[in-house]
Parts: sequence; C-alpha cells; structure tokens
Amino acid sequence: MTDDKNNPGTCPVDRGLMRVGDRWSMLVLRDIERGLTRYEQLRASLGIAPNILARRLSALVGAGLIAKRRYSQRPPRDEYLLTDAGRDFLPILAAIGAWGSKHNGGGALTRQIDIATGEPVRPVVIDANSGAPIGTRPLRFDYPDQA
Amino acid sequence: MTDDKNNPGTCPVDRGLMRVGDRWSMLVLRDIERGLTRYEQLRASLGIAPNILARRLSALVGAGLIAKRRYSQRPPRDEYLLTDAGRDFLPILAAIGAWGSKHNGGGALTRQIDIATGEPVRPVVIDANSGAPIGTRPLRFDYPDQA
DNA sequence: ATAGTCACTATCATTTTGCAAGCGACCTGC
DNA sequence: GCAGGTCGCTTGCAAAATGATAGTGACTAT
Repeated sequence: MTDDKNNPGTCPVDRGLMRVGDRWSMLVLRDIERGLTRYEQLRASLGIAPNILARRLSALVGAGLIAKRRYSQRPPRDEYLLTDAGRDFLPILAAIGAWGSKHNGGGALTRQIDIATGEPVRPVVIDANSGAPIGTRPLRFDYPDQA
Repeated sequence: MTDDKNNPGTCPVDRGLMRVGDRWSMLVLRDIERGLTRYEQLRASLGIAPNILARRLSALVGAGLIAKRRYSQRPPRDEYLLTDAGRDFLPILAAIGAWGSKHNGGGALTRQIDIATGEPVRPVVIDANSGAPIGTRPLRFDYPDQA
C-alpha cells in the first residue's frame, strides 16, 4: 500500500486505490451517478454519518473525481458532480456490481438497463486489443527496471 | 452501506463491496495473482503488519475469494489460492489498474502483457449485449419493487 | 544445542469511523 | 417579526479498526 503521493509504487492497481480505495467513496460515486448530487440526498440514501460524508466528499474533490458546484446563491446550495476522472470510474462500479450480482446476489437487485434495447447491461472487462475477456488469455507481468 | 448479511440491500455494487470493499483485500488478490501465495511473501511484498495480514486473509477466506491449502505437512506450510469467485474478481483489478494508469500514472508502471501478442493489455468494461463500452450508451436504473 | 525460517498471535498505541448534538444561513408560514 | 423548518455542514466524544512491535510454536539445518 502506498500513501506517499511523492513516491508512489509501480503498481497501477495501487495507484488507482490511492484515490478511491474505500467503500464509502465508491458508494458516493454510484449515488451521484444515480442523480443524487446533493449532500442531504447522499446522506439520506447512504445512511452515513454527516461528518464522515463531509470528509469523503472533500477527499473525492481533492482526488479529482467529483467537483463542487454552487447551484443556488441564495440560499447558498452546492451539488457534487462527476469530473471526467469520476465518470471514467463508473464502468469499474458496473463491473463490481456484476461481480456482486453473480457472487453475492440473492433476492431482488437493482439493475442498469440499456434504454435502446431494454436489456439489462452485462458488464464484462475485455482487453481492447484482442477483444477477449480478461482472464481468457495468458498474461505476464512486466515490471519496470528499478536500477 | 450494508453490513448485515441477513438483510442485504438491492444495490449490486454494495453487494460486491461487502465482500472485498477494502484496499488491503484487493492488493492481496493482486499479489496472489502475481504468484505470491504464501503468508511471508505477501507480508514482505505489501509491507503490511502481520496481524492485519492474518485478519485480511481469514476475511477473504470467509468471503470465499481465496482458499487455504496445505502444501507441506512437515514443516506445516500453507498457501492461499484464488477460488473461482476470486479469479472472477481479477478483471476488476485490471480495470482499476487501467484507471490508475490513466489518472494517477506518473513514472514507471507495472503492466500486464498478452503473451501471444506481446502487447500490453488495455482493459475496458463493455456491455456484453451491445459490445459497447459502458458509458457510451444511455442507461436507466431499474429498481425492484419494494411493496 | 543453537540458530534460523515460517506463519502466525498478543499487546498496546494510534487512527479512523460513527453517533448525537448543535450551528449558521437561509426560507416559509402567520 | 419571529417560530419553525431545511440544508449543509462542524464539534465532541465513544467505539472500532489499523498498525508497530514483540513473542510463540513448529519445525529444519548445522
């Protein structure tokens, strides 16, 4: 685990998790995607303590995944919107959701539906080069020189 | 956030994160994938405190992502191997790694190489139905009845 | 017999999380 | 004009998780 931003490791997974590596942060992103952009909406939806939510939101702003925007001057009201980096993270949440449905999926579940086809989406991680799902072709790790 | 296993919520992301929603667990899975299957290898690679590693490993065993296997009777030695559910999680780690490379990717990084082509893999999450990357087509959420 | 490895456990300090209460800025009756 | 209500937090304190360090049991190797 790397916490030192000035001396990060070479593992991209670790690099990613430095930014969003906790559960609340991911659930906040999910809820913002669902349209719950305001503090009070998020607090009620998640059932999170207010101090914890405030801390997570400012961490996500600091990490560049969401941005705070004032949508009303009087009364002063803000909302949180996904940045490009935050939107880029959403497919990962979809993949985690697919895993959760498969391996921890008893009972009724919320699904995402493709509006054009009406079908539930089935997220799969593929290698864009080969088109093959990750895990179906042999891979090796390439470690950078650490001279 | 749901912690109650007898009364889980309807969000599949939450369901997934119930099982692996912390940073050490994901990094342990990554290292096991890399072939670091023994306690001492993991401890040295991750720089984690021994009590914390022991707890994470037994949590992952309890969550069904890894299994403990005795590979030597005398001296008694165990290793940790991925279960089917654990292997199913690896593509998510690849996707997180791709995100980390893109958005937090200064300096040298470890990469995964497709052995057949020699090319670095480029993980992308697609919808298996349409073949389109998640985020490129409009979706809606389908919430189950809560009568 | 002595030293060393491996896979942990035990103890205790530090850090993070979480609950409950409160606060400032504003709006909405009346 | 002032009591109550909403929103977006902060403060104070308890509880839980994490982490550093030391130690232990089962061996092997010399």
